[in-house]
Amino acid sequence: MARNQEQNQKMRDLSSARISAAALRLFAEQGLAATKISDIAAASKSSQGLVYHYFKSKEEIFTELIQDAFAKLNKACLGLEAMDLPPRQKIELALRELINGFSQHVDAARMHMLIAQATMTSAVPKEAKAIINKHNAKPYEVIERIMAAGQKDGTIDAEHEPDELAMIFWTTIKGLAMHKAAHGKKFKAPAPGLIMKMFV
Amino acid sequence: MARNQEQNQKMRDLSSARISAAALRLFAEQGLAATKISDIAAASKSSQGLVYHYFKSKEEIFTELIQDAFAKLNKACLGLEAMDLPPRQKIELALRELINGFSQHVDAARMHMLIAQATMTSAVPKEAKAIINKHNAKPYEVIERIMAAGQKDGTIDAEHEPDELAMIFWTTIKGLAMHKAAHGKKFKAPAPGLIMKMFV
DNA sequence: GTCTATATCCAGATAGAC
DNA sequence: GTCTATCTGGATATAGAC
Repeated sequence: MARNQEQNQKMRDLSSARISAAALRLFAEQGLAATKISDIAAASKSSQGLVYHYFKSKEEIFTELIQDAFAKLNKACLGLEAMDLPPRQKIELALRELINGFSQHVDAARMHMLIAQATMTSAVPKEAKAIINKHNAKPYEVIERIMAAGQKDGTIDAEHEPDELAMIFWTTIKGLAMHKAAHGKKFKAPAPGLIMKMFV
Repeated sequence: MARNQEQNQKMRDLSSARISAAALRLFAEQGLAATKISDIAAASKSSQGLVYHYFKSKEEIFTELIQDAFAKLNKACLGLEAMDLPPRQKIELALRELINGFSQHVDAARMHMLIAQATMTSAVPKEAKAIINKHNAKPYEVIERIMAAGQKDGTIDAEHEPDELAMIFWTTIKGLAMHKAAHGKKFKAPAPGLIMKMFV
């Protein structure tokens, strides 16, 4: 989040929110470049002019969505880390929440897609790139710290380095988010316990 | 592959190959829509006109690359399945080969990216979509069959269904390919044994 | 605040010279 | 076979009415 009050106000506005939501879906499904302003207008049942009334450009919509996505993800990560729970249970909880999250709430999967897209491709506005560079490592670092703590108390496998475990944790999650995006309703969520086997 | 002789001949042509290679890199890095013909021309050190001399359209380049990517992937999968090796060792071999493949040969990671992209997004030419619909399930099915065989001989964990194991196998690989694409040289390949823990 | 109409620009694709 | 110059269409963005 981390936006100022006017912007928050604006976000709360119904039309603006409809446009953002439509844009999120379309960007996740087609990518930034393939999504036309006219698509966003149509999907949000508003005119093209209205889209430009709320946003300066297509890039601005994208950048705001990226900002929101990272804000939510970071908040969830730091919340997880602050919980009063043994490390291993934190990892289990995170896996459950993430997998349930994007199995049940489409927008959750879309956010992961957006982040994945924006991280991978060079074809994103430089403002978005800046946000990515600033925040992308954080989720990895949180999981890495939890993994390290788990190795210390003996509940997480110590054969591999914490950073390797964190990397495989997030790449697996992103791979699943992609699969969900590709298969939609037909997506059958894997048992969190299956993924957990890598870490114990 | 599965292309006729003239096309093969054409592909062998140096200019054409340069263009294809440049396009593969750009499509993988930026996606289809964000890649301009002028980018491809510049990256392949040829003129825009030459690109159109060899290809009818941007979509055609993309579609041919998708076709090649699936052909190579399918061939590798079927080759794996036909090997005279116990199931579990086939899985181990596949993981090693895949991870080494895209750690060492950038183009291998790019192909996975291309397939991932084309599978996820709806913004691809319909000819490419047709190829995807026809071939995308095959790698999953091959791995599923090997997993099932491994469960039968007791070397693969039988707690989860073979299709779930196959799904997590490929989503993990795709997640890693994305990570490689995002981090390039800085990518540190995970130990295949770490992923293998899910399956034993 | 929301729409329609329009200007501008840029990428895809073509024509034709060398 | 390769290039430069050009046409055309469509997407971004703006202007101004309601």
